[in-house]
Amino acid sequence: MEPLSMEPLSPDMFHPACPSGAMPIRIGDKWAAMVIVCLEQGPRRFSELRVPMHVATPKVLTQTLRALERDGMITRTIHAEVPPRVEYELTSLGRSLLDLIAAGRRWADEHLPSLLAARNSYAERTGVVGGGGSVSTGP
Amino acid sequence: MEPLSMEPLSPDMFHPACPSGAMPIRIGDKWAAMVIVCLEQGPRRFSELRVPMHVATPKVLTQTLRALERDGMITRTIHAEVPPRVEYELTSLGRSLLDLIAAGRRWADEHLPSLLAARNSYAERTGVVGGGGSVSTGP
DNA sequence: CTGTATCCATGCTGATACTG
DNA sequence: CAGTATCAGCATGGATACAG
Repeated sequence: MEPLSMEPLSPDMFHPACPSGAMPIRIGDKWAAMVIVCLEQGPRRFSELRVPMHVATPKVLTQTLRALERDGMITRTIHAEVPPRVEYELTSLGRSLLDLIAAGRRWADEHLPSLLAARNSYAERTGVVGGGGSVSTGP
Repeated sequence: MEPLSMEPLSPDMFHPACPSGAMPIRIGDKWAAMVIVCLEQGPRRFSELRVPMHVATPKVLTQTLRALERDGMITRTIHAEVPPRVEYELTSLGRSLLDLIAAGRRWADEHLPSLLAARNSYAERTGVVGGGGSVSTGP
């Protein structure tokens, strides 16, 4: 099912402003969607995931992984070796979210500029820079 | 574009556990998706929206409406009458989220039971009832 | 009717440091 | 390598009461 060779994850796979508290669409908690996307091509190790998600601390990454595991989205496999190796992999339930994530990305590509324009316009009318409400700028 | 007559919104339009901090999919802030669904058939007044969303305080409802207005999802129209009347209506940008919301609902119908099963199984294995991670029960 | 004001509880998130 | 522990900060969300 996977490509012949699995590419390493790029450090700049995600835009620095992703997630920026911006996108009106959220899958799971703040980092869950990014993890799911990272696992799309096949199983990954903790340290592999840290590369594209270097803006998240290990604690936060662990929390995200545990929540996803608890909800049946990913599996966690410990290989009893030295050095220790742990692999995370999407379940079919986890894969079922990929379509939704793709739909969210498509919405953002198409409509996020309109949203940002509305926000700027509103800020001018009210003179307020406005905190983060429900949506904002995305990658 | 609207039906010939617009039905009043039902007080039990939403399941009491909606949103229960459960659903893995969130549109905007906690209440935004519910407001958007309420406005699907046409403009509604503040007090109309309070009926199905009686679990949210007026402050929270106002916050949600303001955020949606700021982001260009809805318009707010004040009718200078006595008694005062204010109507909220979806913009085309707001309507663009309806498809996404529908997709989220379909996902929940199809996969939420699996998620809850996984969560129960995990709770048994670990003996922990586990707080709200990223997902949970939905309407 | 349509909101505002104030105060408070919670929880997510993060920085920093340490361990099997 | 793969986490865990501890502490702290800020935003969100909510109860209650009041106002234009």
